[in-house]
Amino acid sequence: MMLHRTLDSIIPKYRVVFSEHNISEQQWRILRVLWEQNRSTSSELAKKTLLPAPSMVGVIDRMIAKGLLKRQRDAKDRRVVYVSLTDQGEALLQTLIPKVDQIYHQIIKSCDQKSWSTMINTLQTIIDTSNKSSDQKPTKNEVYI
Amino acid sequence: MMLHRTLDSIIPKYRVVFSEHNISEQQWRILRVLWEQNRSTSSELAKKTLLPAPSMVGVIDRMIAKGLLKRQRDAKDRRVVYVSLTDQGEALLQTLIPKVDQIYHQIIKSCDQKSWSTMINTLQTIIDTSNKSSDQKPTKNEVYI
DNA sequence: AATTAATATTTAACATATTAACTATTAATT
DNA sequence: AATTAATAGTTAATATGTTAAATATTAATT
Repeated sequence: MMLHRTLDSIIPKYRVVFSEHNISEQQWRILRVLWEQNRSTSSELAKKTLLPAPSMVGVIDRMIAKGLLKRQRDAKDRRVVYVSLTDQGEALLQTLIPKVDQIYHQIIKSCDQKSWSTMINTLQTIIDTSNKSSDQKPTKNEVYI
Repeated sequence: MMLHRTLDSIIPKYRVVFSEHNISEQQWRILRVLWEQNRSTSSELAKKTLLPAPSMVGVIDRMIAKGLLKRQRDAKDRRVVYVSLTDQGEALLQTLIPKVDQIYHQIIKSCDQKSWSTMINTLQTIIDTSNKSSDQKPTKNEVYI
């Protein structure tokens, strides 16, 4: 519950920025992944953003409708659909990055460095332990808000 | 994102227990609050569970339909509606408490005590700092999963 | 007393989460 | 080659989240 409470206290900070640009937290996470790799697939985005694959469909649909993303089916393996940024999506991303970064640093500086890194390590320990004990969980990758 | 990842790794453990008894995480949080105070109002439950008040309506509706809760309008202030456990809800709660407790202790013991308490303190610092800087946030109370 | 403001809850509209099932395509088996 | 299994993506049904607005009731003002 502490984790929920912490998210509950910091997410609104981000949401202010997002809502100024009419996107959701989920949409931001997709932009964030596409910042680092130019294109991705639906299932990979689901893993890296921690969002469920079925939700991915609608979220991407709405981002395409807004002109932020585009879909392209792979020529070789016709099951695969690539998702990538449009110019407009790229522009929005570049606008958002410094604002999001600023909030992140604002949060970091409220704690001392040693406590912060201890917290990160402990969280990682919990993640590793949990994902080890119950095998059915896919190893989902890291992405920051 | 670390917070999301941590929740993503531990919540499934709880969800297994909840789904065995056909309730959701949200429904558990309401049971948990009513363990300690016998009755509550919709808005108080929203605060203590960190769930949005509009969601409360549907969640409570479904729990009433399952016979876990009951609603009673206050005689003096007819705007207020009290929510409390039925006998069946009380029985379910008592069944769940030890199981949930066990998962909690299982997580705790994966970390050493000092790291754990540092983490809790750091999270609390972030919460306090965030809620101080932006005044429009209601002070939501604590409840564990 | 009538009007306005505040409070507690609910409704509405849309976005997302959860779980299961389905389609299309490709890989593996027999 | 035909069948089966696996993979990628999507659809469907229901539950919940988010935001704004509506309703009912009570408190405060004029």
